[in-house]
Parts: sequence; structure tokens; C-alpha cells
Amino acid sequence: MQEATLREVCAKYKVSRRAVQGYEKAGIVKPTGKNKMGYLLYDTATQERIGIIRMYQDIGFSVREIKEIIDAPKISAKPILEKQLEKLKKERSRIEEQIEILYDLIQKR
Amino acid sequence: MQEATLREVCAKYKVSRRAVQGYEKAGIVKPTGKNKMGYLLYDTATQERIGIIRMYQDIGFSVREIKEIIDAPKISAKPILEKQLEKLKKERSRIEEQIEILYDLIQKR
DNA sequence: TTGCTCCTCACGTCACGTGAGGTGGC
DNA sequence: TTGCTCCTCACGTCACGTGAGGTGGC
Repeated sequence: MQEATLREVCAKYKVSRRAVQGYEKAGIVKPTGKNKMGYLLYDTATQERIGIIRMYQDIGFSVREIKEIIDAPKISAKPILEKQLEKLKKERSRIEEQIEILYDLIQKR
Repeated sequence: MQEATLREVCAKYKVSRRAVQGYEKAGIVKPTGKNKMGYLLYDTATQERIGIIRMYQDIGFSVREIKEIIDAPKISAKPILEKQLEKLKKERSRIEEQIEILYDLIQKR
């Protein structure tokens, strides 16, 4: 298991230190150790886990939701993903409406 | 000036009491008085102002931003509106990407 | 006194941002 | 001792949600 420091993990996955701290508080990530200097270390499995968390966040899941699905069997995740897809579609319509309204507002001036 | 109670204003503009309280804390709305029973009152101009705030929120402006534009001359508002339009378009692309990712994720399972 | 409505705080939420204060090794 | 990096709190942010405790009039 290759271990990396927090700094290295943050750079690799484009996460802030504080974000990882948040994942730890939520209980979905744990450092696998510390080096001689007291720096936090994360093994490869944990690093990948952080990558997965980021991906879920990117598609609109909250940390709380990620906590529920990240360790769930793959089969049970499907309906959740489909639900999220619906949410995103609604979000898209809402934004399209907003864009329309703004266009009108700009025309009027 | 027809005055209405907070409850009436909330019903009319689909705002929560707490939301109006937030606007007041932000300094963009003030009750115009109180009736004999101590209920907060808002005159028609203020009611319409709340409606305008809602509209700006609907198109994605934060309360802080609204504070800056709500009393500004109309001319100076145009570039701000255009900027917001750009923001919304980016937001739309981001959501469309998320939707794509989710589609792929669902297919794979 | 009970019951209802409204008022004014004020803590909680969410995912971090941003210091603050302290430590280890050069 | 100075300077650098990292660590662990902990308050701040945003727009309210959700009580909590108190008041006025029936």
C-alpha cells in the first residue's frame, strides 16, 4: 500500500484540506496513519475513495447521501442514481426558465 | 397606502416569515409599522419590493447582490444582468455534463 | 386560566473557507 | 531563535428552518 500525505492527496484529486477534513468528520474517510513527523497519511484505497466521493459530489450528491451509497451494494445504487438524474433534469429546466426571464429583462432595458 | 400584515404578505408572495426576516436583517426591507396588536405591517410599495427581491432570487441573485442592485439606476443594472446570464449559461452546461455522467453511470450497471 | 396568533431571539443546517494557536525538525 | 510545514480546533458564510420563550386579546 503506497501511502501519500494529505497535501499530495489534495493535489492529486483537486480537493481542499478542509474538504477532506469534512469527509472525515462525516465518517466516510479516515487517514490510514501518520508519518514520523505527524503528517496524515492515506493509502491507495483511501485515495481512490476520495476520488469516488468527488465524483459523486460532481454529479450533485450531498456528503450525507454519499455516506449512504458509497458502501452500499451496486444494485441498490441504481434507483438512487436514477432519482438524482430526475433531480438534475428538473434543475436544468429551472435554469432554462431563469435564462428566459433574464433575456426578457435585458431586452426591456 | 394599503398596509398588510406579515402573514398576508407571505401568502401573497410565497415567502416564509423567516425569509422576510432575512431581508430585514440584510437591510433591504423594513416593516412600515405595526398595528394595535403589535403585528408587523408592510405598505404596498414595500410589498412590491418583496416581490422584486423574490424575482431576483429566482434568477439566481444572492441577497447581497440584490442589495447592490435593487436601488441602483436601471442603466447600471444591465451589465450585472448580462453577467448573471453568463453565469446561468455556465451553470446549465455544468448540469448537462452531470446529466451525461449520470447516464453513463446508470448504463454501466 | 386556556387557547390562539404574533413577536423576537438564537441555535441548527451544509460544505467547506479562513484564520488561530501549537508542534516538530532544520 | 527564525522559518517552514503540518496539525487540530473553531468561528464564519449563506439563506433561511425550526423551535423557544414571551406577549396581547378573546
